[in-house]
Amino acid sequence: MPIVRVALDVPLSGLFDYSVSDDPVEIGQRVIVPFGRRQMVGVAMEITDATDMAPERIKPVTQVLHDSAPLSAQLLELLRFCSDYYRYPIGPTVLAALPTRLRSDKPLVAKPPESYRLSAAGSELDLDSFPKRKVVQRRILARLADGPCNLAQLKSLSATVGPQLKALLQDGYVEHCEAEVTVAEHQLVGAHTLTGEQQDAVDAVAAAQGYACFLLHGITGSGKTEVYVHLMHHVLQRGGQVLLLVPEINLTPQLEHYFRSRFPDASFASLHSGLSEGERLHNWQQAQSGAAQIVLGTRLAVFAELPKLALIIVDEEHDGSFKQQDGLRYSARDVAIFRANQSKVPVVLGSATPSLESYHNAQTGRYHMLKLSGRALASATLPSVRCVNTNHTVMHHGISENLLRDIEQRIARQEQSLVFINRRGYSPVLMCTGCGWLSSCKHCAGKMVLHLNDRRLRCHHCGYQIRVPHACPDCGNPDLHPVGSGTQRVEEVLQERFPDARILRVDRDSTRNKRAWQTMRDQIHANEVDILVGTQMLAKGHDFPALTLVGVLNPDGALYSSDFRAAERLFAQLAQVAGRAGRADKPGEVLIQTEFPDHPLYRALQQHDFDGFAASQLAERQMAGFPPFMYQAMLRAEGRQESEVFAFLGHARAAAVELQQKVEILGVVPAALPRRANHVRAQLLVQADTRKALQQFLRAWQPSLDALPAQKLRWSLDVDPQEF
DNA sequence: AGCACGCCGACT
DNA sequence: GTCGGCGTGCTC
Repeated sequence: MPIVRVALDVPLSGLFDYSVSDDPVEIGQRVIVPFGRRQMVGVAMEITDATDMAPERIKPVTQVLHDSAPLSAQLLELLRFCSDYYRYPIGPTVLAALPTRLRSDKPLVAKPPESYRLSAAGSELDLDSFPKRKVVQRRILARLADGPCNLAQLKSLSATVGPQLKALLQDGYVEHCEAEVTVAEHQLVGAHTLTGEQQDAVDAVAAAQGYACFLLHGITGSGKTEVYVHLMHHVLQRGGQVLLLVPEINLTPQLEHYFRSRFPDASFASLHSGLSEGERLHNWQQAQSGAAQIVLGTRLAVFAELPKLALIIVDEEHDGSFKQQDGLRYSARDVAIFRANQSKVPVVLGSATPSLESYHNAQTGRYHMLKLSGRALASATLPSVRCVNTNHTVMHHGISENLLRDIEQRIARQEQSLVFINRRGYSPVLMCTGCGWLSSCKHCAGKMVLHLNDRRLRCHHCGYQIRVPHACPDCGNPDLHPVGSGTQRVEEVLQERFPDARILRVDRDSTRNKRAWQTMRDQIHANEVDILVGTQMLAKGHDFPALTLVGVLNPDGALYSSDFRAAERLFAQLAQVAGRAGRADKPGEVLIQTEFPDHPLYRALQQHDFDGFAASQLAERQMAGFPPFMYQAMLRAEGRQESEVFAFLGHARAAAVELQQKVEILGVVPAALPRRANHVRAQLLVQADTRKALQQFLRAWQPSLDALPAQKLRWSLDVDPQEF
């Protein structure tokens, strides 16, 4: 009797064995099986005739589902790899990769036909004799007279196209037809001559035989997108599919629109969290059938089925949103690279400020470095970056007089200014106002973080702690201050100073509904705004032609953050906001308010010298033993009782030490946010100098972790963590 | 995760 | 006397 091993969405490791009766099961098919007292949907992962289970405990499969094509063996292998690498149970891993509709046991509603065409009656119909008042129906008929269309194309004719189409179907003028998978010639619209560097990049990727990883390092305005477009064109001409991954920014529809305009004949499928369940399923199936030639999506799209995959592009590869922060804690960028390798296709990582991991890999030859150092538009110039020393200038509630004067100038010239607030919550580090002493940890490269509740300084990296000193240990000055706190009231201060200026605040709250953000963008483009005040989200995405000044308020906190990646992120972020300023005819200016204008990070930024910055950061990382020279895994725990959380991590640590493997164990230490919503959080870091050593250790460690008593607390293992 | 069983407190 | 609290244990 054959046994099918099924992945189920339960937080238990391993697969579950069921017997199959007369209905044959194929690997990758969805099945309904009894589990405990309920029926669940699972995915058939293996078919064997051996089982470790007592035969009387094995129940039969209730039903094999045939309403969607099975998952390919290749995708299942990818999911298996992720489950193993990220130490997350296989069942939830597999089920999470499916659109929600495929996770429920309800039969799929018959999906709407792909395309519509005129019926015989419709073709013979004389439009002049058709009722004039049925405007939308007339438009549909006119459109279909030129050839078959899918629903998405028809929807552009009118918002009420749905019911009108239904009426035409009922009257027999229109009928369904199979979607045409056109692999015919593809038109690339608006292609202009590439620069030498762009052409070299396109040629290098196009020439790749099988797997190769390319880092496309191009400054803002160097034309990375044009390289993508040409590569996509190359793939489409050969009938392949392209997977384009983008960070989770509310930009996805705009990007899709842009690429659609460049490839009007190609079929697209987008996959991101903004889709309805129906759309999600439809687009997923379009990718699975190979009908979608370009699949554009956020990190979850890395698990889309792509039978004709020929190229993967990861845009803004340094962006933190490629890393999932719960459940299967995967990095979509890293999974994309594994997948490219598995599928034997090239992968392109694009960024103006690459992650140091990717940059290092490109320098050591694991990846191929492709540089775009010139601006594609000859007339465009890089913005000039200046620093204002906040200790040597008059400050008005966090805004320097220099910045206010510059804003005043822009208002007079009817240009726009952006005041950028770095609101990210960095943990406060203690600093001496006299000599600049910082609360560094004497055992490692990190800075010790101020804990006000028990007046102690703690290193979040190794756990070393001391009482808060009453005076500076270096110079004796008693005036010690925390650095890195946020700035409020910016909008009010600006309004007081410029009562007639039109100020717009753009942040998570003010753009909660998506219409609001669109309205704001329209206002900005119509030059109905003088000063923009905003956070992170303004750094990304759109160009504002009238914007010529960017003021950065309080970036210093990141320099002395306890997170060793903070400087890397700050550089990327500031380079990105700087890119918002200035256009061809109006050069942009960036003013950074800082206490440390001579800091190498700001120096590098002023000189637009990413390579220099990266070199110094990498040297520091190597000295301190941080990634990319080390591979890390973080065990986090959270619970009501502090003692329980620390006891759990203490036991986990003891179990780790007992394994006697080639890993370093750091902590137990409080998390960056030591308490949240009445829960205490702490963590334990493990690092090894090879990926393999870390993986080997984790595989041995996991069973001890699962066996530890962990009532009333939640814990998770994060492989290659991004945040501390 | 669900969903059972199971053993102790406050209510019709 | 029951209803229901959530601790413990199991699911192929």
